[in-house]
Amino acid sequence: MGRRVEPVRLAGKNGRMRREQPGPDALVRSAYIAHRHFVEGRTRIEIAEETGLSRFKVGRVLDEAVSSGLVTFQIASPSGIDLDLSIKLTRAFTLDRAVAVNVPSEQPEVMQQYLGGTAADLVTEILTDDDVFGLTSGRTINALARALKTLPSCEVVQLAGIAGPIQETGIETIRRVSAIAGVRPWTIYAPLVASMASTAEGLLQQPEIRDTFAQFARVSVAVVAVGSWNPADSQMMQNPALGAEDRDKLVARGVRAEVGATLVGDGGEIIHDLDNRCLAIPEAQLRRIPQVIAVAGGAAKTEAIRAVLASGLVHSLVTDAATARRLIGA
Amino acid sequence: MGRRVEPVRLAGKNGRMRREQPGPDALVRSAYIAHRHFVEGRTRIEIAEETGLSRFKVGRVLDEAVSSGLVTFQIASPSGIDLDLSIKLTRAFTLDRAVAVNVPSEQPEVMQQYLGGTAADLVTEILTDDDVFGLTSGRTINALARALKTLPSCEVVQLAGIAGPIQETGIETIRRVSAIAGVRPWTIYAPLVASMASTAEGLLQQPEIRDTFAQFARVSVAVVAVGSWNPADSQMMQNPALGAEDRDKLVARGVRAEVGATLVGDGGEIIHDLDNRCLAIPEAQLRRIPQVIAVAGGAAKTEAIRAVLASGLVHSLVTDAATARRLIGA
DNA sequence: AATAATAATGCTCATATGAGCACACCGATT
DNA sequence: AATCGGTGTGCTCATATGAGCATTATTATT
Repeated sequence: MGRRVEPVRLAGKNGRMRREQPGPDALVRSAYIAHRHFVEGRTRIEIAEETGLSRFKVGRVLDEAVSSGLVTFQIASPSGIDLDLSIKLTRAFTLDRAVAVNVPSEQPEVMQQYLGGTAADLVTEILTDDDVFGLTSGRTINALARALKTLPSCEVVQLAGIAGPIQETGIETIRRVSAIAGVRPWTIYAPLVASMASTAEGLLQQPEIRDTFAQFARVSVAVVAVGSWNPADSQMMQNPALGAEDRDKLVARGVRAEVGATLVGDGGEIIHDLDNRCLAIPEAQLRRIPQVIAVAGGAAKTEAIRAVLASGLVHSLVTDAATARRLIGA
Repeated sequence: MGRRVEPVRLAGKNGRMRREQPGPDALVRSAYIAHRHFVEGRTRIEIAEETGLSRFKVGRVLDEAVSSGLVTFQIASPSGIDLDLSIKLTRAFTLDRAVAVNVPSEQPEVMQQYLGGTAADLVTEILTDDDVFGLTSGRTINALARALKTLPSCEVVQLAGIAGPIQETGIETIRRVSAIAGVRPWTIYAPLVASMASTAEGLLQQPEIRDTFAQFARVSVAVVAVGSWNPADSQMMQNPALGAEDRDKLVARGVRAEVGATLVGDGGEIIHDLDNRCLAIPEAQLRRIPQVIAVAGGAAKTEAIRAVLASGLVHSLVTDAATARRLIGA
């Protein structure tokens, strides 16, 4: 083969080629070299010996092929994760981890199914025997529990009281998770919000609840839901113990989102007005957990998520691709 | 620790996985590393420092990302050249160059337009002032001439007499090319085939024709058309000087294709029966040209092209993508 | 519990690669 | 002619990388 293995002229007309497009020969030659290197894994030196070019020339052809866009790198996930968005999200908010999940529909149930499933995969992946796993309650967290198949035998701690109706977000979430882990769960048999501070104080005296609260300091990995107060998409907010008056007052105070029972304003500031009526991990202890993963998605929650990310309460995020785009882009 | 019998352990202490599918975290992490390396061009060591991994680990993640298909290399041409096919074609027939052109239609005129255009780009690219450029005639070569915009000032030599009707494949092809090169052309004012050997011999005595024939030895780059004799798609074959009797006899002899006036059989063997009635570069001299580029395409010519490639008469090929696929046998 | 089998990690050292430089070449300009 | 600027080339040398190996961590088996 190699009939002309002499110094190749990539430029036509004795190098009189200016900023023109490469001709067919240069194109095919570049493509061949790129294929040989990137796809077949040959070294530049091997290609140089084959083609009779210098290794420097091969390197330059390769660089040019990449920078001109002749060669592009496609990073595509076989699973339903948008890797590119995930990376952008990680960077945009300086997160430990971010996962943007492709969901087939924006319907809440479908969304919860997918986010919960992915979050389940995520915690299955990162939890170890030595971890202490904390969870809040909520529909998405419930979907997570249902999607869990296996888990290391780590302890499981409920981080917050029950936010919504019992049948939806029951204690069974924690029970299921701890059953999979094969350990006894630390539960909180109480509502997330009490009507009066005195009630909350009373509940906190209960031995079981105190025991659970005592575990908060040991939690190493937590998964938390995010509720939106404006627009309203939060089980905590809809809790009957919270009167319309309280709600309005808090929204007027700038509450945009909640994590557990920690209320977050638009800029990420924490609003403590309701603290003494809540049964959940306090902000200070939440911040001490090394890895807090928020799981939330949907258009309505976009700004709530943004607020939570600004608060620095969470280190990681699992959300849907559309919401990821909204968070990053416009 | 943990003496209890666990169900199924998927993850080890440090989140290590067995031969399971990577979880979302590993996936995003790999994607991030791959992005940083391939797209952003960071070295493995830089990425190692950023991420806290060892450079070996980064290398392994990268290898795994490539071999698992997470990262794919896409080599796509902005122009109408199918680079992948071109490479396969080059390899399958051990060619110097091969270009597979995407054509919007299989119609002969459209095909000629595209092949001629690409061939024009190709010769514009590879010719230098010191080359001597040889051409046969034919409709595709004519399209090449029309598509030519610039050319080094190299000499232009007509390699074969006129194959078809004057109006279609006239001498003007050569005239146009040489005009662009800015030099005097070496022409052959004569038909490709004569009715009788004596006529051909007589024409060969003509000073102008002898002068042109004398240039054959100097030709360094040639572009040739390919005609198909079975199925019939060749202007030479349809030349009136070739009687039906001659045609049938030659086809019966196994002629499958022609290059200039060199007849080629199925296995690539040369059939010399008609040599003494033709006015064209002889096989021996054609073989001495360092770079002979065949330009031909279309379903009907597939087997003719295959025969010509087998003959070793040409070093390079410009064809349409569909024909390239047929030739490769994919 | 002990031990084998397996997998993952980081090391050494030889090799491959990149950055910058000097040179050659071409075309344009004085 | 002479010179200049631009471009393409291959060199040197410091750095990055790969192959193979020893070590450790983890899982499976006795």
